[in-house]
Amino acid sequence: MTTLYADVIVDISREALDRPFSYIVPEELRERIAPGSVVRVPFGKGGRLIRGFVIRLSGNCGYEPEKMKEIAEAVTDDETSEGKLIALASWMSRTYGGAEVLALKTVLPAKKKIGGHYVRRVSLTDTGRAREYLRGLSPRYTGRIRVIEILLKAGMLPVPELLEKAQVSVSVVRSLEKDGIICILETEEYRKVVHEAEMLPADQLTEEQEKAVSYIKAEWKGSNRPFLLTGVTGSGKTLVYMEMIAEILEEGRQAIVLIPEIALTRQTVLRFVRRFGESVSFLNSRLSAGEKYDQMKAAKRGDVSIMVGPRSALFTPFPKLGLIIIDEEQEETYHSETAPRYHARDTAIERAALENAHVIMGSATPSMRSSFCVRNGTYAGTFLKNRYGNAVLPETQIVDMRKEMESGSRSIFSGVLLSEMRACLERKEQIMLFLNRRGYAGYVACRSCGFVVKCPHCDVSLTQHINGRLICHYCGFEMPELKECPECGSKYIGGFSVGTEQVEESVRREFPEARVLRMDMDTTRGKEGHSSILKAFDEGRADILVGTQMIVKGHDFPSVTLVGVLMADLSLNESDYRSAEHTFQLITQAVGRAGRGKKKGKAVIQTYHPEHYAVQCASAQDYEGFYKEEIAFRTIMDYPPVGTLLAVLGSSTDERLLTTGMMYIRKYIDRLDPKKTLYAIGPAPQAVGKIKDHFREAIYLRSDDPEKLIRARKFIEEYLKINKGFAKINIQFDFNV
DNA sequence: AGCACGCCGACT
DNA sequence: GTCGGCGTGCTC
Repeated sequence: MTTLYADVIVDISREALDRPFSYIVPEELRERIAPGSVVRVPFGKGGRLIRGFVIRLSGNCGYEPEKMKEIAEAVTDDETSEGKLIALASWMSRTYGGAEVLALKTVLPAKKKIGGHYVRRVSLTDTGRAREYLRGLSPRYTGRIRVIEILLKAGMLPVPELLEKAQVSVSVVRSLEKDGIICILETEEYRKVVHEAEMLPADQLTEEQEKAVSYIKAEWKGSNRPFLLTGVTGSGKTLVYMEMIAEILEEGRQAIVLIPEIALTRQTVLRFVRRFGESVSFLNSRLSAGEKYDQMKAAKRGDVSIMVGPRSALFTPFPKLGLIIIDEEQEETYHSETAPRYHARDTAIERAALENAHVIMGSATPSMRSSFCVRNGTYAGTFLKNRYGNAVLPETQIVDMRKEMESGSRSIFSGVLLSEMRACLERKEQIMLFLNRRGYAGYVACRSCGFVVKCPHCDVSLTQHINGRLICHYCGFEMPELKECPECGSKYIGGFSVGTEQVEESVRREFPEARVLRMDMDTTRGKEGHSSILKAFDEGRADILVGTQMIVKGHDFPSVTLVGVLMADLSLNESDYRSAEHTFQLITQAVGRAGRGKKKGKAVIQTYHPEHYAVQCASAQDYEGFYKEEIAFRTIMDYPPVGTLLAVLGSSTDERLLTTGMMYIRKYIDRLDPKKTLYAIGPAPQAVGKIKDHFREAIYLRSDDPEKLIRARKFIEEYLKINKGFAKINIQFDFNV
């Protein structure tokens, strides 16, 4: 029998040890060791036994065999929360590609680099004994003397600070610890991120919510498929989530609640804290590494049982995970833009399967993928069709902007919207104006020759700001206003299209007495800018809020009764097969912002494509209708979720190298797949062909069999490894998005 | 993290 | 010369 080897990550939090070590798997342990197993291995001189995690098994070793040690034992106690996460990491790298170590770092984030942030403090065990020890100490122990003297004066000090002050290395501290003179305390008081809030009794469920709850419970008794809860905006999905969480907590298990980062506000977390008290914790990008680590550690020790957070909260090491909730499951932030390019939805489903936990996804506008899975029986699902309380869905009106143009109006507001705004202001109610743009301002073009001013480093047009300066929103490049066209010399060069700044300007012109707030990248740059604007609007310190996507996601403003959607169809122009899906979702969400309180709301949708099904269905809040139209299109084109898609994304600062490299990959694919079953397209420039001087190209592969694409990706990865020419090109894979 | 090796100052 | 603290480097 051939020898079996295992790559093991050792459980010591040190940057230098953050890599796999190879061990021999002894004959008698073969049955019990697999990727994800927790083992004990001899490590270092003296072969002291430490904990480790098996990340991979293989038949041949990449290390001198004579230096290799054997795994001592397999651990089968209950401390396997990491073990399961390692297994998850291995699934991620198999499914999404990329280095295994990267997947591991994503899954076990807290282990690394913490040394610096994590505070360990030193103090004297007993000052009297220390003085005595000091007196009896030979004066040659210079380091020890300095340390004790400093500690006598200061009392307690963090280790790094002490080392700095006493000018000694750790070995001095260690020998003093061995002699029992000092002790090192790992400060276990967590930096609490959730402070006490008044706990409130659970809200009464409506009949409809009650039905959803019993439907989910029934599903859990049987096959335990992932569950999709489709509920119109304001139908109270969160209440259903909380009911299911309570159920899980009762069983002594824990729950993770994933929320898009943008919706992760104080109010969201507070809702959970009010119901579940101090067992709730949360993560967000503003927490320091140390704070994040503390939250993870608290979860591991069972001090909290609910973790609310963005994508990364999925990897909370709960001892007995029972439920993962994914709110607004269609959000693109659940898809990681860096390797490993995992999707939190599918990864959550995999983690739940590994840990025997449940998954509930919720959305007002589910992704095509999830709806598709409900229809083919992979997921279970149900609907919430009514708004919570007495709120009714807003009345909507579609305005054809082409007709406005024909009637000679040049305003960015239609006549209908203007009169609605006027009426709303008179009633002293609030208005939201949603501009369907990713960018934030207009581009600048020459009206004579059509020349468009572009960023010299990125393949995007520059946007003009109120002060006239032209700015690139990808890299921050800036240049002064142009007085004439650099191509043809014409003086007729200027800003086209509309940005939030221009909308704000127009509002001020039309309604000088109204108080306007604008929310975009420029006004929210400060740390708290985002939430302070929302807070001001919520407290009624403004009448009108102008903004892009960020104002329609997850914020509840009860006194908004009018929503204006400007350029509703702009996202239809995205060069992406999902443009209709995105447009439908954005308009639906925007419309849903109106009339969340006691008063009825109204939404005005301004568009150049009033007949498009995305606009029509969003206006009617008709998800079913949209799904039918869209799935027909996907089926004809064999796009996801019907077919499977693999994107090979290349980027490099050297354009020619990139082009030839991508051509070689394409040729290799054609050799792999002579019968052309993969429908390769490209290479072609990506939607944004250049960012920060990195050129970007893509090849797309389509197939009805996902396994085929995973195999193809493996072959391409091998090909890239063997050929040195690809060293200067960065290649990443994107699966099914 | 913790063990061993080797440098260099201090003391016999 | 020798002893031993203390810094450094390595761990499959």
